[in-house]
This record gives sequence, structure tokens and C-alpha cells, in this order.
Amino acid sequence: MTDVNSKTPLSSGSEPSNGVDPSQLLHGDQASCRYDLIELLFFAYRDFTAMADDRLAEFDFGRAHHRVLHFVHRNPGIMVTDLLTILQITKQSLGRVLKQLVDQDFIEQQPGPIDRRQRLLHATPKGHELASHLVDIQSELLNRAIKDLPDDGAALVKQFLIQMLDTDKRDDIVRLVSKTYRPVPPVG
Amino acid sequence: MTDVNSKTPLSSGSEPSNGVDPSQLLHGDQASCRYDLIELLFFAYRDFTAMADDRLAEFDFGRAHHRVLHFVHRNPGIMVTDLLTILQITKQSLGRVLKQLVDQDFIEQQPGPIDRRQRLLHATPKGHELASHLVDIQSELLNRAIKDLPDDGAALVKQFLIQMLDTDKRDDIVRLVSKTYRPVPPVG
DNA sequence: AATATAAGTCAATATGACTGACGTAAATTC
DNA sequence: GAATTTACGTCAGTCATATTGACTTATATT
Repeated sequence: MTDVNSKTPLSSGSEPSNGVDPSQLLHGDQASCRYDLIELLFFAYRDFTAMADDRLAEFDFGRAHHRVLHFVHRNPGIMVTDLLTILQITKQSLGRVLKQLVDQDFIEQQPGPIDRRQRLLHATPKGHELASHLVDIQSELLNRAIKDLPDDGAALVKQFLIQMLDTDKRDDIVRLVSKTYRPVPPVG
Repeated sequence: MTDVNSKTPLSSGSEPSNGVDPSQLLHGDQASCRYDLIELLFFAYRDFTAMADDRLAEFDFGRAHHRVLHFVHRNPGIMVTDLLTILQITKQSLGRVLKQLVDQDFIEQQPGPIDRRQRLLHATPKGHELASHLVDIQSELLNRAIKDLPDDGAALVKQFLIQMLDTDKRDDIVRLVSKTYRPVPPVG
């Protein structure tokens, strides 16, 4: 290998450090380009999901299964339509992963007691166990990242994430994520 | 519709508010389960990428094209191997999207001046324009989210994201994302 | 009785990823 | 100079996750 490139695998830039017109440092009509945050979001989110992905692979599940199981675990008795609204996927996309989760006894469907068209979704004990395990894994990553921040760090990160949400959905999502976790055993 | 469920599309919980054993509120050996942050990360990242996805769709590009174009834009003259290391995908996965970006004149390949096996990658003016435009879109989202935080909010969010990275890759990534943006026109 | 909703299903398709193998050119090492 | 390694590309096949559009069944609502 020549040594013009790649001291470390990621330090790949490699242009000669020619003089740079400062006006090129920014572009468009934007006062501050957040290259660092844009890229860090990409890398951080990837590392954040990697561990859970590995655990899920042991059950031949993917991230889609995780999302479905998680929100059923967190919202016992949720109806299919509302799950579709949360995940913003189509019935067909949900269908396959939900069927696998039901077939492998991670999720149960129960007819709605009032509206019998509904098939209310509950995690089984097995499902709650896996979902909780994945929450533990991801919570540990978050707690490690937060513990070195100033004391109100977690609240500030939370506020940042809320501010990143689309304004029109923000209230609904804040309500959804702020619910206290209340596992409810299936009625059957 | 019965009115036991769904005042708003996302407020779907719907279990009767039966008494709950407080010991069930936490589980595992984890002191604090960050349900809110886990879920907010999912929703925030989705909203963060949605706008760029829409713009990319106009060119029949997906998020994979965005990632390739972005890191080429940001690291002019990067070699294919280093791009693969950054993106953590296989040569085959990169191949298709890179070919489309080259065919449609967003990216140029130039033989390495020293090591002629290399095909150093540069964004074309057209490529820089699209990449910059997407950076502007996402920077605006970030700046809007940051402006309501305390004064050191941005630095704290950045610190949080860095802490979320895998320890072994952290230094390389911090170096990568901290580079000043220096667009360099292709040599040809 | 007519309409709307909840849920499931069918067929066809697209994207973005994967594995494993193979080939070529060029650089490095022995 | 020969052997090995590296950079890059390509082939064939597969998989996971998503899409659209149409259709059915059961049940609720108007």
C-alpha cells in the first residue's frame, strides 16, 4: 500500500491540504451545516441497534420483528390499526412479521371484548421476556452514554429528540412514549 | 367505532387501568429502563431521514445512495475500500448504488495517481449540489431542534452521540466527522 | 339497508442487503 | 523474478423488508 491514504481504516480523506477559500466552508442559505451531528446520528443509531439485532438473529428475527414486539409489549391490547399507525408500514408488511411472532408464541391475538372485529395484541410471557431483554440491552447503552453527561443530560437529550419530531405528530408521540410501563397479562 | 380505543391514532393503549404491582415497573437487573429514549430515538431518526428520502426519490435514489454520495462528498478522493469500511456493507451492496451514481453523473471515479489500482471517488458538481442540498435540509432540522435547548445544547447532544458509539471505533469516527468540509474539484 | 371499519389475504414488485466464488491489474514482499 | 497481497469489479443466487392494488369476511355504525 502507498502511504498517502488510510493510516486508520476510517481516516480516508487524503486530498492534499491545499489552501481553501473560507467561503466554501458553508454553502446554501444555511447558517450552520451540522455535518458532525448528521454523521454521528448515522453511526450512533447503527451501533445502537446492532446489539439487539444480534440477539434477534438467534430467533431468526429482524428489526421489523423487534419493532412489532416492542410496541405490543409496551401497549398491551393494542389493535392492529393503531400498530400500523405507529410503525407507518402497510398491513401487508406487518402481516408477515406478526404471523411469525404469533406462530412462535411471542404475541397473542384476542378478539376485542366490545368490538369483535378487533384482534387485540398482547405479548406472551415469552414475548415480554424477549422484549424486556432487548430493552435492558439498549437501556444499558443509553445509560452508559448518559452517565458522563452533566446531571440534566438525559432530560436534555430527551428534549432534543422530541424537538426532532415532526410538529404535527409530536404530541401523540410524546404521549405514547411517556406512558408508564404496565404489563398486563393476557385475559385468556 | 366503539369509543374504548383511539382518541388519537397513537393513543392506542386501551387496557382497563387496573392496579399494578410497582415491582413490575422495572425488570431485569437494570436500574433504569429508558423506554422513552429508546422509542424517541426510533421516531426521531425516522422523521430525520424522511425529508431527505423524499428528495432522493425524485432521482429514483434511496437511502443507500444518500449514504454513498454523502461520504464521497465529504471525503473527496476516498477509495472504495475505505468507503466500504465506513458504511460497513459489502462490495456487492456498494456496487449497484455506486454504479447508478456514476452513470447518472453524481460521482466520478479517477485512477489513483500513485497507486493505479485505486479508483478514487469524487462528487461531480451535480453530486456536490445534491449532497449539499440534503445536508441543508437535515441541518435545518437539527438547528431547529437545538435552538430551544440551553446554550451548550448542541455540544451536549454531540457528546451524547459520541458516547453512544462502540468504544473501539469511537476515535476513528470522531476524527472522520470532525473534519472541516473542504470541497475539492476533481482533477480531470 | 347501506356504508364504513377492522382485519386478513392474494399477487406482483422494488430495494438494499447478504454469501461465495472468481478474475484482473497492480503493488509489495521474499 | 516469483509469490503474495491488495484494490476493485463482477457473476449468480438468496433473503428481509418494504411497497401497491385488489379482494374478502365479519362486524359496527348510520
